Amino acid sequence: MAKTSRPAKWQRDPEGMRLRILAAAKREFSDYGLAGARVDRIAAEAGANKRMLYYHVGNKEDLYLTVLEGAYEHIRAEERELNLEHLDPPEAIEVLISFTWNYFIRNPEFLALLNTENLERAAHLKRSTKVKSMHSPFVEMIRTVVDRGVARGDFQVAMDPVQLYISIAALCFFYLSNSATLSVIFGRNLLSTEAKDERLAHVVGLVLAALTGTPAGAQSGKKKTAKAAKARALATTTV
Amino acid sequence: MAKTSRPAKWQRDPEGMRLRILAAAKREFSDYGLAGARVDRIAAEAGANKRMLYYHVGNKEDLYLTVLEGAYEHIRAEERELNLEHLDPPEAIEVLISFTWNYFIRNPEFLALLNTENLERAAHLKRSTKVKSMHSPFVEMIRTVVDRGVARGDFQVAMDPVQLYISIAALCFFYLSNSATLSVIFGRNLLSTEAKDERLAHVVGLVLAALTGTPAGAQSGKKKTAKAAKARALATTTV
DNA sequence: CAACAATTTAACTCGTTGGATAAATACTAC
DNA sequence: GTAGTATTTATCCAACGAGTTAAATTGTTG
Repeated sequence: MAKTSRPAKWQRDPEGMRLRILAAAKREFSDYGLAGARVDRIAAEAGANKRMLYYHVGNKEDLYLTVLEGAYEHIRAEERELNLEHLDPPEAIEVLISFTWNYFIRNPEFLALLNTENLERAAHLKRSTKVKSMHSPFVEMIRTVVDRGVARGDFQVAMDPVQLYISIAALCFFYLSNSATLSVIFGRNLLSTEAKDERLAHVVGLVLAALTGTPAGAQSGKKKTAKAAKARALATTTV
Repeated sequence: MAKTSRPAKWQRDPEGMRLRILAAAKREFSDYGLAGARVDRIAAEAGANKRMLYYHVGNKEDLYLTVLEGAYEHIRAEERELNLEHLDPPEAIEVLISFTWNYFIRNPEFLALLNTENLERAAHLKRSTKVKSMHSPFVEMIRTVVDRGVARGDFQVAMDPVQLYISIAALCFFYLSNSATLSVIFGRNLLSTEAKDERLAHVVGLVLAALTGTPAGAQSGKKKTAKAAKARALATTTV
């Protein structure tokens, strides 16, 4: 992508090739899992000879770990750009939820990769020095937001930031990651625009209710804040 | 298991064989996913000749679907035994959450199977007439519990039962299903007894807070109800 | 342009894997 | 017992799939 605009006389493009391979691998691994992924298919989709995978990245497992690390890097980078500090605590939580929700919608491969890695009992992640040093900045960010909310009287309880983070991720992740089976079970399309909007509103209501003590749904009528609207717009335009 | 006590002269045991095959297949599919599962390994672990799989169940996909259907049947059967109607609404919700949580802990293969089937975009589930007719009794149960809670003044809002059901499942499922990667990311063991207890308390607090308008955590100090204690006991003894 | 290094291709290896064939064995009914 | 059926075993195989070998091509450097 980046190097496509090089002088035409270049017949070779190592970096571009590598990127194409990784992009194809990401699709393949998220579509079929680690065991189901086919090296030949990755090569074909990258428009590369199979030997190139081994030359530029390594074997199948190296390929997989590189993709996984890239996926974590990507979400962490976006997380870092969220500045929740200067927002009202309830608004910060709403922005955080909207971001998480929309990130998962924009990056469905991320969900699949995480599931695959958990099937592997995080064996590869454990070996990755790169990922282990990438602590989520969210936890400390959330802690300060919660503390500030409690100090200001917005929130009634100083919820454990890790639990809160996991809960927010859970409420978004599970719905999207399991939408296929859930849609069959409930006999309705959970991925329609209306269903997704409804879900986001539900999640925001649920979490804010627990924090503020205001019953869930009381927030849903409130008009959208500027920040939340921005996050929503980002989500739809970037797809 | 059931037929082991047959007369020793029996050299054959079709039903027992079939059950052993399905049990082995369940382990295999939940450990390795559909693509990663090995038919030979299933046969070996079932103590069966490979040909028996095809004779008694069918090919790999048939095997997988049968296991998946069995898993759904199993949870639905346990769900049906929960009678939440005669409990106080808040207590009913707590029992429901405890059951869900403990079921997932007792049946980790179920989580893996669901993830695998979602990677497959529910392709097999869609073709299963059996599963599609097995609606979770929870949705209607939750609806009546919520309505009763609202009528009695326990709950502040009439939350959509499907959203509530998905949220409860999500808060339990995600934590357990992704505990491997989350443990690496957060650098702590999320499956220790203390961590699990803490998580369950958090989930109960979160959901009840949203329903009642009482801030999360207010319930956590309350002594355990008899029903909830029973559900908890069931969970630990059955493991 | 010659020597050298980086990159890419084609063809091949070889263990694995889902599934099939056919024969043997165990049980049932008569 | 014997004929017939259900269950089980032993063996095979063609396709596949990850990874390798070796040669070719393209670029760089002096």
